[in-house]
Amino acid sequence: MTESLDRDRLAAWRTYIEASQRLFTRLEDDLRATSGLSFADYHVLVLLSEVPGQRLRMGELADRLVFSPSRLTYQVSSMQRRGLVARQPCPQDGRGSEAVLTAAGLLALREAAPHHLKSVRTHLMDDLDDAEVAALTRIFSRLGRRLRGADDSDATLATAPGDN
Amino acid sequence: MTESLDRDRLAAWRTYIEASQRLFTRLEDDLRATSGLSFADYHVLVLLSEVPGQRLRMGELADRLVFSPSRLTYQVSSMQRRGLVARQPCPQDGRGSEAVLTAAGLLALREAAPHHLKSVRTHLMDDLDDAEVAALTRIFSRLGRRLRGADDSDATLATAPGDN
DNA sequence: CAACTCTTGTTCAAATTTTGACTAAGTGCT
DNA sequence: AGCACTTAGTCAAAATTTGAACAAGAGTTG
Repeated sequence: MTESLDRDRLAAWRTYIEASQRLFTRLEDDLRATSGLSFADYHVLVLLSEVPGQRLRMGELADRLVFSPSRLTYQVSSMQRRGLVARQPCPQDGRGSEAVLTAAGLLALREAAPHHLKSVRTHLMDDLDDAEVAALTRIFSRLGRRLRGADDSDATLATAPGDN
Repeated sequence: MTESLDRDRLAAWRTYIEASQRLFTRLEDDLRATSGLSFADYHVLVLLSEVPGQRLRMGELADRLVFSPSRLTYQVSSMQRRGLVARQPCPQDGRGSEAVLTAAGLLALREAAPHHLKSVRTHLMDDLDDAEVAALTRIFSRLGRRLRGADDSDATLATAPGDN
């Protein structure tokens, strides 16, 4: 009995990962072709654009992107070279620095977004009915919550989870 | 009205991609740590293990992995160095070659699979109820079908789709 | 304050991975 | 035989990623 459940779940997993992988490469290709941005570039721009002051500490950015420090440094430096972000020393903490969205970065995002979102709709969202959208949201918001927690929890297992 | 739909769909999309990205990096880290295999390695092993003769043409493998030819060559060469696969000339077609699963490759897969699958269960599947598993399967099998089709269609738009 | 320790982010060189142009060889027509 | 297409591999260049080592500041303790 658990057997057949496992079979279904395994099949679900394979289906999900295979299609997702295909989807992501497709979307990244589209994004690169229409805007010259990588997924990571785009993601950084989105994150910065949504936050007050359009700026984030490097560490914060690294956490959200799940990037190692030096990888993040590389990513931001690359975007800085292309004028998409700037780097500023952090006022509160002399060690830190912040990545700040530039006007050019915002423009790049505004230009890229319509194409990218269209691509997302075409390849994925337009095919889903409302119930499926709801299921997707439910499944992955739970998953995201768990994984975000799990990252800290290695160091914070004691710090009572708390239900946000 | 379409507005609110779009909002939900956009949110669903962001939730999905963010959690998926986290999940994939987490699973790949687990996989690397327990077996020394990358996702791509593992995927190749799985694909080969499931096919009669445990062998696939390079092109076929490239299609399934969505890898460029030279990337696939690199991937297979690397696995060959590590003894996970062998390369054999294709009998039917003198140009081609086949990647063949070796005993060591099969062993590596058998050793890696339990850990990996456990990791998949722990991080994802155990949290889903049956309805969610069903939804996941439905959504992503449709998506996979569409994307597999779309890849060909670039070159085959004229060649009447035909319902296989 | 001085001494320590922890954090933050960068640097640098090495390793890994990916790309793309080019080639060799074979296939399948005509 | 001649020709166009396919299949993979090669090779060098570029891009990316890692990890160890480091500089500089924060924060704590006595």
